[in-house]
Amino acid sequence: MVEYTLDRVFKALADPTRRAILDRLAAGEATVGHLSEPFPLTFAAVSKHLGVLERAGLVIREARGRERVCRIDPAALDDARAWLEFHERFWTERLNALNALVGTGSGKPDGSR
Amino acid sequence: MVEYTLDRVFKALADPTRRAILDRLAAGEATVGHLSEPFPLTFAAVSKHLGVLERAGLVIREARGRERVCRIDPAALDDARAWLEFHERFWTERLNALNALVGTGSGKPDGSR
DNA sequence: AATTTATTTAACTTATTGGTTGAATAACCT
DNA sequence: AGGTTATTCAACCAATAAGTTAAATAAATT
Repeated sequence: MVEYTLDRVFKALADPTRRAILDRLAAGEATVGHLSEPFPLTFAAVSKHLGVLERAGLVIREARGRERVCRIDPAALDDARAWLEFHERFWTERLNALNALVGTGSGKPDGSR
Repeated sequence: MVEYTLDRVFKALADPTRRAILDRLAAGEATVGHLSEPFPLTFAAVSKHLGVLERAGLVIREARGRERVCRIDPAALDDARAWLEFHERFWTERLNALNALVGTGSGKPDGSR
């Protein structure tokens, strides 16, 4: 369940345009038109990027009159951060333990080399 | 500089096979062959995934005899975590502030609607 | 030296992505 | 009703990604 949610969130964050859109949305909600202004892209391209962000659960697009107002939904972001934070801590811990054992501690105590 | 590093790290993390490989490597270093065992994939496919992880700076592959031993490099992971943590905190803060203002705070005080 | 074992590289296929343009939809303004 | 404005949808294109198989490289074993 969280499985492919992570796929979508990380994939959404892997594009600099989408990260820039998220940064912009951090300053407050904005319409699609407003959001596409700073980019050398068509309206449609930005709309697609927003679709990706929306499907990843990072952004909510709400119809208001003839425009769509977008805003950040930080819940999905939290999934990704939680994954990274847990793994980073875990891995760093493991690596420290391994380094403390001269650096070859593959767990197999065969003593060779 | 950090710019496309983030692209590569997030893209690398967007694939469940690659996340599984990283999880496996957290238990200690392993050869490519050893790593590909649990996956219904060819050797070559896993080797490619390791290439992606390596170019993202997440994994180091070191030749040892005729095999390649892989291990995690948590430095790049830290870049991603730092990005997410900063943004999450920032966004959540912003959202809380906005919510406190009834929810329409676009920053433009034109008073319409 | 010949063979096996571990891994990568190359060539190829199929699917997905990021972009375009142009038509479609729907709301607002005369 | 007719025209403009905001946005999406559909069709298309080029580039990338994820997988395959088969050949290439290089170390270990016999």
